[in-house]
Amino acid sequence: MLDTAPLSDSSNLALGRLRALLDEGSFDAGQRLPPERVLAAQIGIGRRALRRALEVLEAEGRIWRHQGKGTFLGPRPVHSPTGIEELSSRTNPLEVMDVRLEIEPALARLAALRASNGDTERLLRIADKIASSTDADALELWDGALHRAIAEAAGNTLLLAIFDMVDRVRQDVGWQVLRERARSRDRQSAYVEQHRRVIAAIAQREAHAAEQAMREHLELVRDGLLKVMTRPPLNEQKLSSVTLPNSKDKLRHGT
Amino acid sequence: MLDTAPLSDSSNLALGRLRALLDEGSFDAGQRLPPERVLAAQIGIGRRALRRALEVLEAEGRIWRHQGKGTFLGPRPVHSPTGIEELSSRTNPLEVMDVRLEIEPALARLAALRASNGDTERLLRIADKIASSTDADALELWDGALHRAIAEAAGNTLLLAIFDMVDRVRQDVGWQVLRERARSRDRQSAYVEQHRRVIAAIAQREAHAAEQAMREHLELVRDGLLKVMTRPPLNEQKLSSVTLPNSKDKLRHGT
DNA sequence: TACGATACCATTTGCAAATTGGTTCGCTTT
DNA sequence: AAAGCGAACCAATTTGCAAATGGTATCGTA
Repeated sequence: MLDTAPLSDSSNLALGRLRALLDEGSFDAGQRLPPERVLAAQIGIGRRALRRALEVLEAEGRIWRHQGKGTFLGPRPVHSPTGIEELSSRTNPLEVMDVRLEIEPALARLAALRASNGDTERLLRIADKIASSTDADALELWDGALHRAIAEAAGNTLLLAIFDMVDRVRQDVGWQVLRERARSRDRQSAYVEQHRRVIAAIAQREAHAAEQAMREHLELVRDGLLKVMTRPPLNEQKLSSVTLPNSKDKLRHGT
Repeated sequence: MLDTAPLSDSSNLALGRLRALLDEGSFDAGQRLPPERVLAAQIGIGRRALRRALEVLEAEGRIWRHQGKGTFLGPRPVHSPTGIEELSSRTNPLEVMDVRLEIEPALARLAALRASNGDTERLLRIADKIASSTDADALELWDGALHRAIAEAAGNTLLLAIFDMVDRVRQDVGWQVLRERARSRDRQSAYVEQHRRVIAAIAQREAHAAEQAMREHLELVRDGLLKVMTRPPLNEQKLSSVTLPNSKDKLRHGT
């Protein structure tokens, strides 16, 4: 028990009354208590004293409060993250790459098994676009399009939704710098070749080969990401006047 | 071109005027057109004739309409499903099982690699609960708790979020019947034994064994589901309509 | 029969009001 | 002087309602 500043008299009174109310089960579990103003009047104390008592109960985990909603009994319900923003604030690039390494090889395998001819044609068209792209931005776009086209070709609605969710997290603010740095020029050729292999395997219905090719590709991407993360500074020094667009203004998207 | 019922005179007039408006670029792309009532007055025709013309344009993909929103130019924007309800209306139990077969073995493997001692203790405790459960409902609850505890033990926030998403879809209305039937009594013992194997492998840090055990478990669950789905009546004559599963056409859930 | 006009239904949007916890200020009481 | 009470105000949330808009049905008219 950590005795912090002791409560004043009337607050203690309120605390006792509240504990009595809670213990006697006057209110159902998970139920919302009356508004503070009402409750204070019922007990016969001021709102401030009541609030101090509620703070204690909240710290004890017996109640939880939220502005605009009310005061509720029981532990605060676990917040199942449904928003992308919140999710991406709780994860990190390495976790994302781990997930991609679990999901996307499976997607490639399924695509090899179930892709329609139209799907494969679309993949080949995107591959052409990638090969003929010079701009870094354009390449990034077509790369994303390729991965998603494979996910679509896999023909599983739920898996596609999962892929989109991971992709939104991946594209969320904060990691653009990393992604761009990870795309070092010398790796680009390797990426293109790996893409080619994945698409070829899918087109030829070689499920295992497609899965393996995608896994190798993502492992290379992950390694590139790791190298960048472990050496964040990347000082200019010798590369001062190199074309490097300095990652533009993509930083600071939000406030 | 499929000539359906030819439009009447004034509808054809409206169609011509509308095409002219769209072609001349009076409205920006993606812009909302004036309300039907206004547009009809501007052109000088009735609303019914206008609507017939709009139907044609919508079928051509040049516009799209939505009740309460308006009429918009261009192709209907792709709807990225974000709600569980919508997602579960677009998928089916087989897809969900396929996804679980991709995700959960990976979770078991990661759990074997990264579970804390507290995690394994928790798994064992849940296993006890399962073994000592007789009620079908209680068993269902503890089964879900076990799978989620494994997902938590894997220690990847994003993967856990994905697991929760799949789980919400799985628990969504409409499939309870299937799930309950799939839990035939004779399979229960097999399930318990498989759970035990998964937990043991995780506790002993045998990653590959944990992955394999989880895969075998889910495959058995999937097989049970398949058997139930291909024989929905359950009470009628033995196998009157044994039209082999033909697993491709997935039972239609949406309209 | 085709067309227009009107009315009504269903869905979406927008906004204002009410509710509620969070905070500050002034006054009274001890 | 410190504590408590009441009031007022702020911020977040919910609720209710009206307006806008596409969807549909009905009726009158040429």
